[in-house]
Amino acid sequence: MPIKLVTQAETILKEQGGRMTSQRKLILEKIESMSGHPTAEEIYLNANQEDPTLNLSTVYRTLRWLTDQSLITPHRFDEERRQERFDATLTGTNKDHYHFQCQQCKNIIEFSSDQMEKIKSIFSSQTGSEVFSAELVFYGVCANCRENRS
Amino acid sequence: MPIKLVTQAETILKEQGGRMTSQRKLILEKIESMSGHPTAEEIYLNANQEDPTLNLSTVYRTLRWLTDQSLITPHRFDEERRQERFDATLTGTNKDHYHFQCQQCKNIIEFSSDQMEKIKSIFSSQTGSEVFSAELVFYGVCANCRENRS
DNA sequence: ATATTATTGCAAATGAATTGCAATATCAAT
DNA sequence: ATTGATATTGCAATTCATTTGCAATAATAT
Repeated sequence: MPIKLVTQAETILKEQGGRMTSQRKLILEKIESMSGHPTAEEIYLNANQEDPTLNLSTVYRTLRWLTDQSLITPHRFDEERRQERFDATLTGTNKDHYHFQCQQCKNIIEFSSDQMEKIKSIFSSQTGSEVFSAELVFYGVCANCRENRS
Repeated sequence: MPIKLVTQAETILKEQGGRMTSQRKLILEKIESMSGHPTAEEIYLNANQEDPTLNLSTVYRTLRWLTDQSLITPHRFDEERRQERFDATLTGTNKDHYHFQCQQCKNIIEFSSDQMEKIKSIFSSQTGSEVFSAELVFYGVCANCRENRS
């Protein structure tokens, strides 16, 4: 099983002279347990039930820190242009993955693809650019919503 | 050569009982002439030199309308997470295209790929979802910045 | 236990984008 | 050309997600 987010965070904090607080621990646990790709608001609402004194800006600060440490990845999907969603799926360790968002239920499906390397290398050799990362998002209707269509 | 944005807009406006104003015409011309993928602010700054009474909210309203009519496409790129950039490259008519953004000079390169259809169909058949559109962004360093690296 | 200082909660600020409204300008009908 | 109906504008105020300054609090090393 993958290394827990809290463990990874603790290691980095130690290096940086940072501190593991109860708030951080709670937020990290929530991000990990919440399926899908929650927004800051959603994480706050969920964590706040457990610790009612937890503040929204602490959530934002933690999320920003995690992003800077590359422990999570922020995404913006089309429909909800304004708010960020956070992806706790370990980056680096396991293979790159991409996303599909259902335009009806807004659910997100992750997938990977062997073809991507090819697209990258074709682009690189054609333009002389070096590609470090790729973000691919499909939009459409998921199997579930196709069945129960109104 | 492709159909001018102003012409397309005029057709749609006629259908909708809308009006082609001097402001709109100016904004449309600017979007078309500005290379790259300008932000609302950039379009405003540029158009404002020609018509100093033009207001920023008119630019936003026009951009939103054009987006709703699918005449332009909004994008968000990683580095500048908060503001939208607009892509005037005709959608629908010509083939889908994707983007590369240089992390140094922030320039955007457009490209297309035959492989994408394959990725789409593999994903569709694996999940039973229907895919309507795809957004792919590469991040890295462009040829120019690789040479003149500091 | 204590001192140091990273982190929190809170409230205020930011920045991009949107909106309400009175004034203005476009276009169709005369 | 003139007119009238109303779509669109400019302006200011507002929204919404996110960030930030600061005094109070709490985590860690000693």
